[in-house]
Amino acid sequence: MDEKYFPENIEKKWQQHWEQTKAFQAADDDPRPRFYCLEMLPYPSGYLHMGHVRNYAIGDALAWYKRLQGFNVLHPIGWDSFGQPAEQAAIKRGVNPRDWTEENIVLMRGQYKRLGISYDWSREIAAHRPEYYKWDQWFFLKMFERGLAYKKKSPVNWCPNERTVLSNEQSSGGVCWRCGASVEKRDLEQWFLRITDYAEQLVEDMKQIEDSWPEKVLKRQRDWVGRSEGAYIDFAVKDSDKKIRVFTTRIDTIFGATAVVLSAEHPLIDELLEESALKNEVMAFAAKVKSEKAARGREDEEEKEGINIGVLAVNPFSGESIPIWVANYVLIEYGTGAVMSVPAHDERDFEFAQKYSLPIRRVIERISHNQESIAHDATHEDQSTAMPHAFTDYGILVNSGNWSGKLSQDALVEMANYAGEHGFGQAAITYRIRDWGISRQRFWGAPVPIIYCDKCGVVPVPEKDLPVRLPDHAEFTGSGESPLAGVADFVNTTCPTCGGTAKRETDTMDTFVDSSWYFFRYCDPRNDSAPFDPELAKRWTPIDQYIGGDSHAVMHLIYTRFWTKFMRDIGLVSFDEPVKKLLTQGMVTNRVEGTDEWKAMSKSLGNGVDPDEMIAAFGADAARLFTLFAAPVENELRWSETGIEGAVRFLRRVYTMVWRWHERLSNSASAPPGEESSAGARALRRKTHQTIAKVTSDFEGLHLNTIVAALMELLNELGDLNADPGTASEGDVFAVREALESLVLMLAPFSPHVAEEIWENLGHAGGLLSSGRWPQADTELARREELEIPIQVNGKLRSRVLASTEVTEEELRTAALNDEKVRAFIEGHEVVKVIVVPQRLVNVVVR
RNA sequence: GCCGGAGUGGCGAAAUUGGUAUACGCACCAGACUCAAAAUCUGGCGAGGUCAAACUCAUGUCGGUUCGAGUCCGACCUCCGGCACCA
Repeated sequence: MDEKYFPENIEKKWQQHWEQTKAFQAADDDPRPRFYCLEMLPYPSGYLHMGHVRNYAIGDALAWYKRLQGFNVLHPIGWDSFGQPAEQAAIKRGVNPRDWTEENIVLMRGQYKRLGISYDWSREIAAHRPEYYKWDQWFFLKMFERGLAYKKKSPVNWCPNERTVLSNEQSSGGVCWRCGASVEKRDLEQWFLRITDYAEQLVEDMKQIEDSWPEKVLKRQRDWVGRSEGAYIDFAVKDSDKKIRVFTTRIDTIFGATAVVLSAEHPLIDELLEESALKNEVMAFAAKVKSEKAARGREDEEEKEGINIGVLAVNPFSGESIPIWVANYVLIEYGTGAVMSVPAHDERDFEFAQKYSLPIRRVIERISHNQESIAHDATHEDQSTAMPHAFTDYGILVNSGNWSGKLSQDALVEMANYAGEHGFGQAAITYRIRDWGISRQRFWGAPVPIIYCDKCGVVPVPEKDLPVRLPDHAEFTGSGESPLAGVADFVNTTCPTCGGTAKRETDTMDTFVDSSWYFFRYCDPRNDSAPFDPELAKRWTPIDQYIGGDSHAVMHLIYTRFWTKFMRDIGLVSFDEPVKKLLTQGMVTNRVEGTDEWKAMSKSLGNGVDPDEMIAAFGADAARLFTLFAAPVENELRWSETGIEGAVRFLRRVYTMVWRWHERLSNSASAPPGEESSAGARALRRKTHQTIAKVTSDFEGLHLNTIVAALMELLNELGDLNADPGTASEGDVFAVREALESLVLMLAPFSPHVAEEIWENLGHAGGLLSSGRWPQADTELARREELEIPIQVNGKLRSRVLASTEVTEEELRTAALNDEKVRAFIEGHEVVKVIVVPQRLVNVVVR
């Protein structure tokens, strides 16, 4: 053991040791209970940033903790290695995306090893290798067989900057998830996966995880799926056999409908206009709305515009004829693309009605305890001038024929049933989520395994022909067309069905396909006859703890839930939810130079911190310790150079403490001595066992910052013992040994290298994992010998008394009342009562 | 606009079921060691008040419940995040 703490030597030594002994390899046949700890799959950009470091430090702390507790821990790593940056490098610098990616993997693997993250490298996977993407294609075929993968032409999100299509999830908020550019709409033929078939389950199954996933992620998913209960209602077109179906969540307001409003893209418009005098105007209007929509990026809501098409519809409840309009505020994507307009009870309809002076008819009144006021309000036939804005609450129905007097809540159910019974509608549930568009006009992705044959049409590649391999070279023009389209050897093929000439699909799959199921592959990473063996998946999954940023709340985390449900439906797994517990860690920020702003580290802001530089300057152990100590894991973490120095200081103090004692410890018995121990030794043992209890319980909630604080307190207590190793009694030595060994075991999840080094120097050979085990708290030893009981007078702290742990309530009461300081406060007052909380405090209430 | 989350020292943050507010660290101040500095060690560190103490005031604001509120209830303010015509 060196006298001084040299992190560089220690870290190299133990990283080699772990590698040579394959310390972190998880065995499939290990009989101990498993724990699957996973951090989100990284993209191999070539360099780690501090956000990664934080992510892996958290995961590794948990993995170590569980290992020391005796679990068989699976902690794997791999590469989300398809995707945009490699392709950009190819376009801009002419490099081969495969070479570029492989080089980056080598660089990053080195960084992980220098950080000392305890991965099972034998299970490493990479999405861009044919052994992996073969199974992306296999899953695609399984979905295609079941009608869950389909192709259609539709307006899709187009990123003008990256020249490719994005899914709805990737263009949430109208901007590209990667580059932030405003997305446009384009009509393209695209492959979709029917995630909408699973919409109900995606909401319903949240019940299984609602206590173990962050509420903000669940909320965003709930909003994204956008389940809404309501009813379809058919409005007959007057003097025609056509019908317009609308969706409403407020069927109780239907007597207030003063128009039916269609989206400009509604398919029925053409038919309705066949004989209309207004045909040209309406068509011109619809075209204008469409072009505005296509051009619209993130801009604010447009002013509502519409046009009356001069055809009437019949309200099936009231029999009333009302005009049909086309307007820009009705979305074709949602519901039926048509709505009933109820200005009195919907803000948007209200605004629209005001602009075009449509009637506003009130049919819901606020429920008042004063029945007369309802009756009074209800007598006002036309209240348009009386309503400053729409009344959107539930209430009581008025001016609604036989339904008047009903409560909204009841009417919603009864009116939908009535519509069903009379054949003009039904109760219905709609969802906001759309199918997942997975086609990408890219080279660097898994090719969609489809062949187009002039004779046979769309033909799936037979399973035996998988993988459809990417060619080695392609021309990267950045034109927006898939580079694969220019590779004749790839495109031209023969039809698997008829053997005739045929062409391959040239789009590749969204990289989120790769990451939707990768953690199952870790269970069986070299399987070449199936994506994974279901038995091995059963052995390891679902993931016990998943850790990553919340930026994937409605991308990766919703896709992977969908994928898992599909895998369940084809018999590969037997559960509904892939992730038992989810932690979304906070961002790592740094001050932007010359400002007071803290922002996520980035190259463009110049506030990035290079993990390798931190390791070189302070050591991986200190860097990791600081990121876990400085803030709760889910909070923003503000980077601080002086903070990391504090972490080094702590590790050095631990090291020095061991240096002081290790010789004496190696010459002393490790059993507790029979002799009476000193007060200092008893205090140290008490602190040791209190710390073990606190650390163990804090680990369960991943309160890592307070664990580090507790370890620091324990070290401070060790310093307070103030015993000389040369002359200390056997009792003191035993207390020191117990404290140090416990401290080291509990430090291992945070700073494993120095923990290993110390463990060895405390006389344990073979490394922490083989001989170590998590320390056990002894509640007897943790108990205080004497209590300091605060005494309050009227709720204000006035004094403290010392008492034994066995003190009775009556004794405490007497001690409080006789306390000198307390007496000064109660003199001249009447003691009304004395509240004694056993073991905690006394409050004397005086008047 | 709607929906979430959060407001505690100079800073990051602690605080079982309501029960000693500010643990731990950073920064800062003083002392020891040193020719000196760094490192290290020791002590101090919410505000006011005092030689020192007593004491008073402090967990965004105002009110409420309670013997007792950072914690529970109500109203409001501010900040951050998400969604944004979803019928």
